[in-house]
Amino acid sequence: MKKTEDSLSTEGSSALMADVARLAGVATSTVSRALANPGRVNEKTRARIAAAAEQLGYTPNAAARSLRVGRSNVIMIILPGSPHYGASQIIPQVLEAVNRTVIRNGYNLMIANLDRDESSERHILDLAFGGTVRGALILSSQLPVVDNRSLAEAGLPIVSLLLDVSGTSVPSIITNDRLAVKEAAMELLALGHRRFFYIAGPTGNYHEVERYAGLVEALNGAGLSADYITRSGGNLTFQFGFETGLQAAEDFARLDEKPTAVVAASDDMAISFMSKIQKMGWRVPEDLSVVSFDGSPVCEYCSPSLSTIEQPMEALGETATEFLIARMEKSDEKRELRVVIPSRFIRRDSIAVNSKLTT
Amino acid sequence: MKKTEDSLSTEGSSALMADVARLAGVATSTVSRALANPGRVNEKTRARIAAAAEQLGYTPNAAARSLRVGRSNVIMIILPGSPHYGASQIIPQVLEAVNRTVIRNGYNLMIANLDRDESSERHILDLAFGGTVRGALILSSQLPVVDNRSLAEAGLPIVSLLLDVSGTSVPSIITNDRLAVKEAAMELLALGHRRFFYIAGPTGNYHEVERYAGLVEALNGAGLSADYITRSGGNLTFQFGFETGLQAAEDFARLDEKPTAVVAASDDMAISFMSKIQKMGWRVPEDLSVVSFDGSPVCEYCSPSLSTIEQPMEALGETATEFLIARMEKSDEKRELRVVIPSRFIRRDSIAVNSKLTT
DNA sequence: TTGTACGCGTTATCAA
DNA sequence: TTGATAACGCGTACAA
Repeated sequence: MKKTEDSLSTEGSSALMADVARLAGVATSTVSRALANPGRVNEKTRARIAAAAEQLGYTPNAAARSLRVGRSNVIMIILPGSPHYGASQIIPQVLEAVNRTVIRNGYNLMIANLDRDESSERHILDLAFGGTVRGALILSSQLPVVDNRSLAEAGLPIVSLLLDVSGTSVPSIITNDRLAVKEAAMELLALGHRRFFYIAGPTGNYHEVERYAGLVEALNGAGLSADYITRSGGNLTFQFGFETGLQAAEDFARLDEKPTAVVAASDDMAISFMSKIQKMGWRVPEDLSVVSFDGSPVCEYCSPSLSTIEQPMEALGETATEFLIARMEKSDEKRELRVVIPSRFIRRDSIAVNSKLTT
Repeated sequence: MKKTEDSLSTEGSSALMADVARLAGVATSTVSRALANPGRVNEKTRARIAAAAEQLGYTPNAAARSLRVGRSNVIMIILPGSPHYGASQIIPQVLEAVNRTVIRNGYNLMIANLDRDESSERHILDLAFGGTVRGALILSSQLPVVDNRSLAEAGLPIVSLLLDVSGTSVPSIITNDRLAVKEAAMELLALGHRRFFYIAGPTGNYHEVERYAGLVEALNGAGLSADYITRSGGNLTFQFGFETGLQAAEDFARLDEKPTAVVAASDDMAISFMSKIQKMGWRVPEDLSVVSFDGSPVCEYCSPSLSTIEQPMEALGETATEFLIARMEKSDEKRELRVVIPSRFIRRDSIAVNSKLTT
């Protein structure tokens, strides 16, 4: 068998299915079949076609295929406005897990950013209604709506992460912020702490509300009212956790009656708070126990090592993606609308018994 | 003007250009023109078409457009195998800047992961040769090659970030790891330090090699040979920076002659090293000055605050993306093949004069 | 300024 | 098992 001299093996972006068909001496429809349903074609022909495709470095044109079959193989992940780059790497961790799962299932991942402006919402809706994407994951945000288009009505499967919107029939994969904080606070209560200092995330934020509620529930469970909690922060987004922590330290220093336990809504806040409060002369955990939220790896290497609530971001991303793909592929799939993946409290050196217990 | 009762305003994914044309009473080609070149159509017609499109919630089908015009509007970013989630958030920061710039220019961003296995390389090549993407950014990695296909020959513009491959005609947007470390080391030398302890990244890694070279250059400049450097680490990837730092602390403790200055190839290493070495009884910076690389925000809140070299990730991502888009849109654009964006040394409390100077 | 007609590359239907 | 053919939705010559 002679090889044609004009081998296109390393040519730019050409090599169409027609080229493969010609080289293999078959019709394009046969090539298409050989590549998609290898079983429904004569083995010998299949091999010849495969060889031809290989030789030409043939790669199917994705746009043509999408147009023909009426759906893309792209999944979109909608990320909240300002990802924050403190110690807590929620977004990158989720993204990594999502991407891995998406690829493993033969899809591609596209990123969309949901800022608060209309143009970004419009962009997301274009992606959905224009058929660019076949499914969407949305992280800790409400579904965008602009003009007379709403993502919910785009006719594609959607799965929410971290934010519970199962009430609007959108499957939600979430963690139990509230319960996790409650359990951590109960440990502090068991260590004899009564007065708490709470460093808040942005007021009204879903996670902020839940975490604070967990603290209140724990106190209530111990017969204490929310009056035992002194709040700080709340005026800055999670993005500025470090700043919030610094301000909180100053707030703390001004208090007449000092709490003995601190619960922070994010690791960033706790890290900068702890750093500053120690410079101001307080000792952790002797004077003050500190607990925070996120489970950043760096917490283990703080001084003292910081107790935190680890969020199962990998499991969350993977579960949500598999959930979405299941919905995309068999929409009749009956699956629950709400999956809770538990967070885990990691106890480290930043907490100890309340030394002022007898005061 | 009457509205048709059968308004499709909130229908799933339908609403074709033909629908808009019908509603506006024009041909599809006119609709196409009105949407793309609003100038080349009668204003009155344009308004009627716009209204019709609005009413129907029309969104152009991306696959059809891509197929027709022969190119997509998707840019791919190829990320290195195992992103590491320590304190140094190189990848998410670059990603954020890239995504912002991509969207601002009317493109979409797709994520590709370059693990070391063949399947992920094949996947990337499919994206390129299948016309799914129109340009590629590649982060700190070599261009993938599988079978008789190479990304370099896919016929699409490519820009490399962090890794200098300008030698193979791929435009590279990089930082000056070597110079930055050299300058930091020169500060340490000026403070009287002579013996250095270097905590290495993965042996052979581009950044590792460059950073170490910077240290050596600084010493040479001061008339000292590399013998003044004791190396540790090198056996783990950057991903395991925290572990590397812990091991380094143990290595340090075993040394007969203690260096007075530590240079770490990443913040993670320095953070865990500093944490451990202090627990072992050494004081920073009184006994030991520490400097590291990456510029993680958390460094400011370490005890003591950690001197580090801040990498201009936002500028890097933005520059690279703009560079790529310029190449995509006007391939004749003459631009340099190599852009260096300087890193910045941030001096904090972790360094001080060498107290053993007279020893 | 607007309409007609064709083709982008693939897959699916149908007939051979 | 294979081949001819149509169609996916859009953009763009070209003609009107």
